[in-house]
Amino acid sequence: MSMQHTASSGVALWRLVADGIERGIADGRFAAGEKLPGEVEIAETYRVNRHTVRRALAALAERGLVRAERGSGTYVEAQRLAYPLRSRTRFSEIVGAGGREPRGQLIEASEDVATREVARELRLKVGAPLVRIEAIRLADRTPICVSTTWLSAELFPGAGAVFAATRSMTKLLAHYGVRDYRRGATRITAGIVDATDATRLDLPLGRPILVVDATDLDLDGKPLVTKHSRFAAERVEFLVDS
Amino acid sequence: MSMQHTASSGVALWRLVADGIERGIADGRFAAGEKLPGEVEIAETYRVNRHTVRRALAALAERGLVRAERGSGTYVEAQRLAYPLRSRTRFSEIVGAGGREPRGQLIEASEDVATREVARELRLKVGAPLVRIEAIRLADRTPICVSTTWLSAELFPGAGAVFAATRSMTKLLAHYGVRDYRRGATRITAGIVDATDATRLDLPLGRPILVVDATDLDLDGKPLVTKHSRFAAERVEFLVDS
DNA sequence: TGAAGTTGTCTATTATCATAGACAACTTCA
DNA sequence: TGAAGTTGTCTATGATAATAGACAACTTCA
Repeated sequence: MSMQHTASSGVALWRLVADGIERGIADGRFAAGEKLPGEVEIAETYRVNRHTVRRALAALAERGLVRAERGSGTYVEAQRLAYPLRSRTRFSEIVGAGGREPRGQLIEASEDVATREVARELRLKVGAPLVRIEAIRLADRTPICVSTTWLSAELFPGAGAVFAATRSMTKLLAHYGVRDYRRGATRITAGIVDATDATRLDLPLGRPILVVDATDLDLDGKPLVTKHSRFAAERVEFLVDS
Repeated sequence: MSMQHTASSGVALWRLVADGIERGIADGRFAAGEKLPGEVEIAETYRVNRHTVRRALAALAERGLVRAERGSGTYVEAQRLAYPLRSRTRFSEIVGAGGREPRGQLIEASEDVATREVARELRLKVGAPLVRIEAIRLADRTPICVSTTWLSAELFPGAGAVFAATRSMTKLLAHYGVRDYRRGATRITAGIVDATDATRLDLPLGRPILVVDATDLDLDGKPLVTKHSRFAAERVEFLVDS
């Protein structure tokens, strides 16, 4: 008795089960920290063998969405980092508010010159000298996003070294006398992670990312830094007040 | 030497190839009637065995999207029915313009009472008597859509029998003295075909459908009939003038 | 303590997926 | 007519996918 599955649709059964469970997590039917139904019960609801369910759960576990505890059950790990998009969002505060430990890490700091896009954002001339900082931000050792940040090399000389020491953009700006700043226009798109970012974010290839382009302004509205950030979509959710 | 494919994503390789080709047909890279690249060439572009390509093409052929001719090549069958959404669209004219033979077929006509939604559309009271007509429309024996149509039983007594005889909504209305009518507001959404519609549309389960809710008005703007239609998404494309 | 329920692991079987090579049958075109 | 290019069919092999059953290891709770 067998038959792989009814439709032979070219999509593996375990994938359908995994997608179904993930949808359940995403839409809140299974809350974070909560116990999933037992493997046998899931198998019954999907009318599928228990081993098929295990395959699905293994895929979800590998992505960090669930965690199995022998003898007890399988629990929703989810806990997407809620990331409010307001004018004064600070990464460290967001992560800290979730009871997790924020960390920044410098990948590379280098000299660069302004492209047309960056020049427009920072109100500089094309070709103006810049400091480019490639950094990664983590919550509890889980990479959340990688960012490319540009600052004017004239306004912030040696910014790369300062960031390497402070590991914080807020502290970097404070070092140059910027007391406070706010978020300017923010553009959000989505894409697929490239090989470089995949390694940095510890993501398998082909995963979706959220791409955020934003410029921070001082209180007079003068542009300070502009950023191009790539978030692991499965680890964050952006909250926009309406 | 093997390895099924790199990612083991739970999606069969032939499915990816089939989807790729279908996208090519949908976006016009492969025009209707045109010859596809040879199986060997497709296999090379997707870096896949020729047999895998054949599996993909077989799936597309079964859905009527392509047709293989031995010794010659594989040709795009596609020919989605172009369905302009204007205020005076008549199904028969649309199908006829494509050189195909329009046909309507009554599935069931019954008495019904107005739900809140239908009552609002037809400007009747909730619970008002209706005639409900379940019908299917075909082009050259290919089912295009199934529609549920509601008419006021007071304005159109015995409408079910008239539709069964004429198989045309336009002729039905003419029978009651309606010379001309036009399309009112039209709402379009998409969904997945249910079991009943799948049988009627000769579609495999899980296929996408276009769901159209529309109300036809007479020339004074008085509502005549309201329809809930489900189109086989792969067989039509709606054209909206801008 | 013990029973019930849970996840983890093992063996086994069948069907599907993907690859590989070879050749037949057919069409096109010089 | 013949060569080149195309789809169709056959055999073969190994990796996955899905099912089935059994039992171990562990947790929870009465």
